[in-house]
Amino acid sequence: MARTAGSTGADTVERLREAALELFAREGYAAVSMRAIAARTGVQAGAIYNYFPTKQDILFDLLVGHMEALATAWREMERLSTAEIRLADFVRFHVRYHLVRPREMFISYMELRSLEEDNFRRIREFRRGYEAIPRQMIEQGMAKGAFDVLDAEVTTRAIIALLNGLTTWYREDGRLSLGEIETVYIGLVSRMVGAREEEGNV
Amino acid sequence: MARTAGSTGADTVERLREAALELFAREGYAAVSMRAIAARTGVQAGAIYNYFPTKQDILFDLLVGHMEALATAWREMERLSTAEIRLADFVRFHVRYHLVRPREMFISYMELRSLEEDNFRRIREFRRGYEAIPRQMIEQGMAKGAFDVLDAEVTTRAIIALLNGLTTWYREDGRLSLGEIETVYIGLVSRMVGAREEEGNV
DNA sequence: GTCTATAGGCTGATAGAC
DNA sequence: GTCTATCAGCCTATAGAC
Repeated sequence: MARTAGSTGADTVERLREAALELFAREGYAAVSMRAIAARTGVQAGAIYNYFPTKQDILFDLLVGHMEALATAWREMERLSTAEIRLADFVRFHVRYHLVRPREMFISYMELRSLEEDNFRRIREFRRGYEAIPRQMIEQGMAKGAFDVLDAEVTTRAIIALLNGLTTWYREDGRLSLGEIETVYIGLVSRMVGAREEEGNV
Repeated sequence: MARTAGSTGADTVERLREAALELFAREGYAAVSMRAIAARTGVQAGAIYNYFPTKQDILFDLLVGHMEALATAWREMERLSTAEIRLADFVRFHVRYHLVRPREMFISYMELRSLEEDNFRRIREFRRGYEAIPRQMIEQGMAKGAFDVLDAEVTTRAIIALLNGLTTWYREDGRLSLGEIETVYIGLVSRMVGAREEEGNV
């Protein structure tokens, strides 16, 4: 389903994805018409249907693509890492990965409700898998006595909300660099989990 | 503009607000039709225009109403308080106020982009005023040496994101009571600002 | 104040020429 | 693979009867 490219105009599908991503992020899925996506791509509306059977499939394709790329990047990070991977590494990874993909980040938590039931369930499973990473880190840190947390579930959700909140205010030309934002966020998360030594143990 | 009720069927406008609030929160503004709002209210679509000149005005009315009620509730809290009001009080107020109004909370941060420019600016001003409350508390806490914060702006935004994230997971029939969630959140925020004494100084 | 009816326009999706 | 043309339906908003 979707991702079935044509033969000669093979980059049209990529330009359609880019146009849809931009418009969905800016206007919201329901407010964007197939004609608008086509116009931004430089084709007629009918041409879209060579690549995507429905408008819903475009959204689903974008969200699946984002979640798969995110999971792949995390596994690659794990593979390349020599030391043990800690919560601070997850925070750094998450911030770094999403700050250069603000539109993907935005639609993948704003447009979940625009998904039809089956599609929604599949994306939700992806998300659960990803969010299990910090959750397990927190639970293991608690078990080891390295973290001091009042409620693991709420703390995990609070951290995820804090990280995702980046989308609502981050601007590329803002006061702080990506690295500075990472540092502040790692410090905040470190405190939230009550890490025994503020920098070293997270 | 809006809020101009009729004469005899005076509660129709309130039922329209309730229907629109429910539908906007569940489906998103752009995905909801005037017919759907009317059907949920038990009137015909044309009848809506006795109360709201456009669909946009319904959304704006809901958002203004929410922000005004929020500001009033905060002032009332200040008025009734005998001791000095601290950051913990803000967190408790915010959580308590919003957890019983999840739909208002949800649309007032999800549907900002559905507002036309002038309306958007007015709501944004409301929000800025409200978010200035924790921001000033943090800055004053830093100045007094009661808080230890790496970056006041980012920390403020992170706290607001964390608080607003409640909408995405809170369920009335969840594991934790409202009071327990308040306690966990106050503890988290307390740690984020590096309060000198974990409970006492926030 | 609410109804029915409708104007005028946009929607997602399809058919068939090239 | 893209186009033009079009279907059938839904949209916001308005007009006029009651």
